[in-house]
Amino acid sequence: MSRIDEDDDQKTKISTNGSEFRFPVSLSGIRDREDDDFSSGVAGDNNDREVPGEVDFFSDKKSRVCREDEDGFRVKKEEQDDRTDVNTGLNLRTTGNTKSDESMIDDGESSEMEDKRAKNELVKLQDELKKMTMDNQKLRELLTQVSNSYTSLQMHLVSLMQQQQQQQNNKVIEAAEKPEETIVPRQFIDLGPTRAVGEAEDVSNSSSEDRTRSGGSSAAERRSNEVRHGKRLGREESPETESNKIQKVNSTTPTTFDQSAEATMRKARVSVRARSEAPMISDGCQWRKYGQKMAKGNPCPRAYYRCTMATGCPVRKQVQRCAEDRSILITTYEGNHNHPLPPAAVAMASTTTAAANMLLSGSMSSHDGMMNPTNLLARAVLPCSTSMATISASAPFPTVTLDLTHSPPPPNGSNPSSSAAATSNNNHNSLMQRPQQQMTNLPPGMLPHVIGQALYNQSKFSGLQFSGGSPSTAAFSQSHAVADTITALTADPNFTAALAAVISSMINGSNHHDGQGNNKSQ
DNA sequence: CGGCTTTGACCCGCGC
DNA sequence: GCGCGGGTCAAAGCCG
Repeated sequence: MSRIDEDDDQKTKISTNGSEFRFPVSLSGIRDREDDDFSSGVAGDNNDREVPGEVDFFSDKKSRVCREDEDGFRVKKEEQDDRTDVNTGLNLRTTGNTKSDESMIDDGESSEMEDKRAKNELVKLQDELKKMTMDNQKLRELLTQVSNSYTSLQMHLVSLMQQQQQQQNNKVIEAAEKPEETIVPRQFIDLGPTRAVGEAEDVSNSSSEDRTRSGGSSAAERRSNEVRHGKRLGREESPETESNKIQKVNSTTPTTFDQSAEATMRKARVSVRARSEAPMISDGCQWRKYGQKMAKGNPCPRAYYRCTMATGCPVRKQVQRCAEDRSILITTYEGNHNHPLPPAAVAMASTTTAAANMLLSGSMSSHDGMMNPTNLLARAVLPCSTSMATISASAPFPTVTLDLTHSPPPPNGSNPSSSAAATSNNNHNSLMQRPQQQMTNLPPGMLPHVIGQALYNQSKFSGLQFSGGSPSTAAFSQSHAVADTITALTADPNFTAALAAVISSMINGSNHHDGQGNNKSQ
């Protein structure tokens, strides 16, 4: 006869004749016990401990009995003085408690009876363990099925929402009829044309009308690289500036897709349009102005800022007012922060990073359109109706514009963004000089959830799709890298909150001046 | 005094 | 080759 006991350090000990040994207990305690002594029938088969000839009961008065719930997991410890096993209901009487009883029974008969009793109990316990194990497996299978069904339902929902939004967008575009809009609206999901794997490194040149450039780096980038490694080297930049990193990546043959994807990430730009009377929107970061230029076609000067929260941070931003609506502030971010961000800055940083991921993943190749994370993301964004992301994947920099200039539309209200879209395009052309696609009228309250959920779902989906595949193909590696990036983004609990915070701050509070983030610019 | 802004100059790519 | 425009630099000045 043996008795299961458990102490506080998660060791299960089986005591016989006062001696005890321990083995670790995992979460699936049933299996452990099956694998160990319970499967052997008598808890005394291990070689490293004494095998008693006679099973004796315990001398200690109190013992803790392991109890398991229906799923087979241990749920409670309890102390019992009467040594009653809660599972079997058998009394595990000990010498300490039942001396008077023992004195009435002959030692030999007592031993035989106890032996039989112990064997019976062991059989019962084994049966219960088997049942519990089977139940556990069934529950796990059920859980897997439920999870799969949930995922597929979500995917289906996203797809349906995308179809709905496509219809709405078509109506909006037709109703807008802006003659000054020379840009042909493109569906977000069309931004990621299927391309050969070898072309993927030049993701910024996905548009056929791009200007001719050498290699995978833009002209400005090449210039920047030349500047830093040539005549202007060592002036102010740290050795590991953004451009240097880019050049390092570009100078070497991109054997892995992570490298090119990372380089492209730094090339990506995220432009945020927000109504603000303040000279700069408060994004929580510290910026130092390093230049100002009069941009062509815009009477308002363009200011150049560099992130100063950490030395060598490659993030830069341009701030310019919209030429046609000077209450709109256009902030263009470039690069990723290489330092921790304060909570106030996480919102914008997460948003811009997510937008950059949207763009970059969309401009990357994929062997399957539906597998393209951007497509999925777009299918999530578009559906919800309205506004917000303008994407431009053409040269010199792929750019996503987050248009936060519109008030939250009424649930069934008219589209307030048609005029703003034209403004956006014109201004953006003056700023970026590239075509883009406008997506409008996304209810702010809906965006964080939809994007975050879609990103997360898609990243999981892509992960499942590619994680088991051969890493030798660049497409798979790329897709996996994108999925990982998006996973990292969306796994961040700040992600959805970030979008919500940005939207609310842009729409409601963009007029409050540089209160946070020590933005002293201008 | 350190950090920031201002601003003219410089560099570069691109188009003509 | 030249001019234009975008982007950056850095000296000078300002500010707390």
